[in-house]
Amino acid sequence: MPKLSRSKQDYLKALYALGPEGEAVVTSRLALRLAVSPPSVTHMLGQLAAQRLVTHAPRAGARLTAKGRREAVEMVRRHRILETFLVRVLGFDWSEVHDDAEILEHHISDRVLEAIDRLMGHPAEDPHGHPIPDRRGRVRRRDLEPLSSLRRGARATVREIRDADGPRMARWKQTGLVPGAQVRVREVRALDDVFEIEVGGKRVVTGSEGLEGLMVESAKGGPRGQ
Amino acid sequence: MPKLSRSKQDYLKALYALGPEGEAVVTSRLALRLAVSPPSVTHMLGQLAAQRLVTHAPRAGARLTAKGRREAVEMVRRHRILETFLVRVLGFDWSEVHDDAEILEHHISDRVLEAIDRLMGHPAEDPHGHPIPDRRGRVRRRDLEPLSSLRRGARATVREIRDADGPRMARWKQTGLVPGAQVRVREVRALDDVFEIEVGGKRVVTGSEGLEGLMVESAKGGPRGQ
DNA sequence: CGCCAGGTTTAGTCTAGTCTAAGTATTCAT
DNA sequence: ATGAATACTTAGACTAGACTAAACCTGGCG
Repeated sequence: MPKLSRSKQDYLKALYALGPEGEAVVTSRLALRLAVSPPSVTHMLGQLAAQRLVTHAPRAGARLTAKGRREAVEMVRRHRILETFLVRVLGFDWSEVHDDAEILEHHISDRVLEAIDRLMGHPAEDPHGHPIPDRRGRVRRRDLEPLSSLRRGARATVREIRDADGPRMARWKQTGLVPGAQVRVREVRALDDVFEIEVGGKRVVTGSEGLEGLMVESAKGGPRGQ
Repeated sequence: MPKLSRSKQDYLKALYALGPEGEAVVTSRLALRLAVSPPSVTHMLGQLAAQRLVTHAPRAGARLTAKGRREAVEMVRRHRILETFLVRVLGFDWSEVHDDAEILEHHISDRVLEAIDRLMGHPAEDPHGHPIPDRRGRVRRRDLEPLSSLRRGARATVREIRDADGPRMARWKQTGLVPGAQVRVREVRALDDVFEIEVGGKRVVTGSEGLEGLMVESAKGGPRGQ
C-alpha cells in the first residue's frame, strides 16, 4: 500500500468534511473547497476510486469508502493534535494555528505525532472544541447546532468553533465567544438580520453572518429557564 | 522571490556540506550524496544558477554564492533546532532524530521554528554537539579533528557526532562516546587497524572505521601540541 | 601524438497534479 | 417537449523533478 500523496490526503479530508458518513459529494463542491478546477477533481476522483478510497459514479458525485474514511479521520486526528500542540505547548493563539497544522499534518511521522500526543496527556479536544479522534479512528459525536439557529431567549453553551479564518476567530475570542462560554439570545430580528446575544453578562450585537461556524449545545429545560 | 522547493533546499544543503566556503563541488559527488542521477544534478544546477544561488561552469563543478550559502545555513539552523526539540522536548534519543528533522525542516514555518527555539531558550548546540547558526546565519566555528587522527597517548574531548546512521550512533552513546566525553588514546596500531581508547575509565577497542565521524577537541598541553 | 575511459552534458521520456477548452449530460422553464 | 442554463467529463497541454540513453569533452597512458 503506497502512502498517499499530500494532494490525495487533502481530497479525502475535504470529502470527509462535506460528507462524513459517506454521503455523496458533487464535483463542484469539492473543487470549490479545494480551490481547484472541476476537471482536476474528476481526474483525482478517478485515481482515488482506483485505490478503493472512494466510489465515484459519473455525475452522481463521490463518496468515501470505509477505507477512505479511515484515512480521512486519521488526517483529522493529526490536524487536531497539532493545533492543540501549537496552542498548549508553543503558546500560539487558537485563532492562528490552522494553517501551520494544515501543512504539518501531512509531514509529521507517526512517532512524532504520538510523542506530541503523549506529551500533552492525550487531549480529548482541540483548542476549537473539536473532539480528537482516538488512535483507532473513533470520534466522539455530539449533538450541536449553529448558534445562529437559536431562538430568542434560548440559552446554550458554545462547544465548537468551525472556521479557519483567523481574524474572525480572534474577534470571537475577544468578545468571549470561546468553547465553554454560556450564551443567551436576547433578540433575533430576521428582517434586518440582527442577532443580539449575551455572553458572560456582556451584550453583543451582530448579523447572523458574523456567527457562521459557532456551534452550541442547547441548555436543557428550554428557552424560559431561570 | 519564490520560496525554494524542497528539492532545491536539499541541493543547497548538500552543496554546503561538501563545500561550506564556496569550494567547487563536482556533479558526481552531488549525485552520489543526493542519491540522484548525474543528469538530474546538471539540470538542477542550471536552475539554481539561474536563481543566482550557485555558479556553475560546465565540467568545473558548482559553488554556492553568498545568497545560496545563506539559504543553506538557514536549512542547517532549522535542522539542528528541530533535532534539539525532538530530543529535549519530545524525549527521543539523539541517535534517532535525524530523519524526522530532515523532513520537518522543509515544512515548518518560521514562526513555529522560532517558537520552538524560544521554548528551548535558544540553544547553542544540537544534541550531536553541532553549533546552531543564529538567526542572522552566523555559525560559531570550532577547530575540531577526527578522533581517529589522534596519536597514542593523546587526550581530547568529544565535541561532535557527524553521522546520520542511527544504530551506529546508538552504539557510541552506549559506550559513552557522547558530546562532552573525555577520551584518551591508549593504543594505535595502523597495521591491523586497531584503535584502543579510554572513555570515562572504560577501555574501548575498535577499528578506525568504527570511529568515522566522531570529532574531538584536543586537550591543551597534550602530546599533540601546536 | 593519438586514443580510450571516465565523468559530464544533452536529449528525450515519465509521473503526479494541475490547468483550459471543448464536448456531453441533466435539469428546469417555458 | 424542447431549448437554455448548468454541471460534469473528456481531451490535451503544462510544470517540476526525476530517469535512461547517447553524445561529448578531457586527461592519462601507451
